[in-house]
Amino acid sequence: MSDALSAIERFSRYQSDDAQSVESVHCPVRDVLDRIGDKWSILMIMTLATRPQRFSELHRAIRDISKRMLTQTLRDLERDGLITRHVFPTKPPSVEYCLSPLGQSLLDPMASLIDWADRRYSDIHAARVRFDGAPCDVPR
Amino acid sequence: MSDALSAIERFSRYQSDDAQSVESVHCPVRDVLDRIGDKWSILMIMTLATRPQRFSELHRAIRDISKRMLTQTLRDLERDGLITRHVFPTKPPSVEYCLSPLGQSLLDPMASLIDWADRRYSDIHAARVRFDGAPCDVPR
DNA sequence: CAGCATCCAACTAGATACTG
DNA sequence: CAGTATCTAGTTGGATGCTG
Repeated sequence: MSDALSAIERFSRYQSDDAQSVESVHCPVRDVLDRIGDKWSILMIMTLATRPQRFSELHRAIRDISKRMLTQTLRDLERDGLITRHVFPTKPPSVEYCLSPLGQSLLDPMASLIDWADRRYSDIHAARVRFDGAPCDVPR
Repeated sequence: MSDALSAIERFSRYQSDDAQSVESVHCPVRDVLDRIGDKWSILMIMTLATRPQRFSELHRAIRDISKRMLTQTLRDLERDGLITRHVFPTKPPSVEYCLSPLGQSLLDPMASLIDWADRRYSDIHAARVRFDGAPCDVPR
């Protein structure tokens, strides 16, 4: 893995040039964040990381997702090549979703983020309490 | 850094138990994603990673953010302890924003994600073209 | 079983105007 | 300079009902 600063520079490239009017020049990072930043994608990838699963298995695993969002999230992830969809021509139909190699390659970077979240959450929570408790030490 | 699978297990914990009605039990990962998944936070952190900067410097660096969102993003990041805010009592006022140690500790995990995005973007783009081009090879 | 279609409430964020 | 306030368009996602 390359270091943080060079990654920052690559990220900043897409912001520094005049990509204001040209919407076609799209920042990859923005793109990835839009995908994994939504409500269910990461949880879906994480759930599929353990093993391939069928539609209703996923629905049981992520109990508070609606069928609408389950379908849509799966479709978006499939479109981006992160998961594959295989239909078994049984009756009633059965569809299995599976993490693709591309999707698996996302597991490591995501794990490092999850790891950070887990370890630093108490710090964040403490900061919030501090901030909410003393909102006006310095005039704003 | 711990491996991906154990991170997945920790993440899944928060989903598997009956946290449906109890909204107070909050998943740290969800929390972090809500912060860095929004439109400007990562870009803000990345911009501040190079050096501390003032309000209008940030506005110039991120040219297509509105003042409203600039203020709000900075406030949210400050609340979570990721950045610090220092007011210089000059006239007119001058305010400097700076990445905190906690915020700096986020740079590495974020860099690994950015790195992934940068390297795999061509794969994702190709997958999209394939998906959009051949939407109905298999009946859906 | 594995979806799709429709409607709608809530939230996000841009535009604009004003302030100490 | 560094914000705040208000209004509004656009987006997200939940609820519900229907289908091969």
